Amino acid sequence: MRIATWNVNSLKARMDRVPEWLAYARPDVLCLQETKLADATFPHMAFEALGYESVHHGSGQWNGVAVLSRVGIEGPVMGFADGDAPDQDTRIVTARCGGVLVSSVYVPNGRSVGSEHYVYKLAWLGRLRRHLEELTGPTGPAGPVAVCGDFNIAPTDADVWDPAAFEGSTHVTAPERQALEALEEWGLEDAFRRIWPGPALYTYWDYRAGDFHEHRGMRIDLVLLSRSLADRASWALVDRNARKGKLPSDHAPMFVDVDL
DNA sequence: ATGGTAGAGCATCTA
Repeated sequence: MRIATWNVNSLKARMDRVPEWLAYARPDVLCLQETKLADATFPHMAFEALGYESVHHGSGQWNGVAVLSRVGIEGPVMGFADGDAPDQDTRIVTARCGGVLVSSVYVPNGRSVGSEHYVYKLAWLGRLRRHLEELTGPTGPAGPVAVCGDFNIAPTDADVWDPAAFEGSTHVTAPERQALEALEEWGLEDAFRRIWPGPALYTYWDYRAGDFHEHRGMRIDLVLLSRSLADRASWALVDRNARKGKLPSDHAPMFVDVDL
C-alpha cells in the first residue's frame, strides 16, 4: 500500500497538479491538507474519475483536509472523535482505507512561541492522541494506523536547513517536539525517517527569497505509522519534482510504501 | 533571513 500526503496550499489552485500526480505516483491513499475549500465545492467527481473515493472536511478560505483512496473509504469522521467540543478549525479527517485507519491532519502553525496560537497547537496535538485512542479502542496502536499530514513540526534539528535560523521560532521548540514524541510513545513511528535516516531531506520550502532553489527547507510533512505497518515499510520518497515548475504548492508530496 | 511570495478574497489575513 502506497500512503501519501501533500499540503496543496489551495486545492483549487492545484487542480492541474494533483490529478497529474495521482496518475504518476498512483498512491493507494493520498491525504491532502490546506484544501481551502468548503465541503460543497470539493471536487469528489474529478477524483472519482481517476478511481479515487474521497472524504473532505473543510469550511473554505483556510485549512481543510481530505483523504483520497482507491482501496475504499469506510466510517469517515470529520474532526476529533474525543468527545470534547468541536475544533475551531477543520484540520483532521479520518477514515478506514483498505483496513488501515487513516487520518489526514493539518496541525496548527502556532505562529509565534507563547502566543494563543502556539497554545492551541500544543493542545491540538494532545487532542490528536485522544482522538486516536478513542477510534482504535482497546486494540490501540496494535492495529494498522496511519496519521499523515503537515505537522508543522520539524522532528529534529536534522530536519531544518539551519537550526540557528530557527532559534526562538515555532516548529522546533521542545514542547512541540515532545508532543510529537508523545504520539510516538503511544505507538506511531516516523516512517520516512526509518527509510531515510540522513539529514536535509525536506518537504516544505517557503515561497519567498528563492528558498527552494537554495535548499532552505524543512521536513514537517510526516507519515506516522503504527508499529505493525512501520515494520513493513519498504520505500519512501519526497517528490521534489512536484515542488518545481508552474504554480507549485510550497510543500512537496511524500509517500511511504508498506508491504501488506 | 527581519524581507521576501503565494493564496484566500477585496482589506487584510495566513503561512
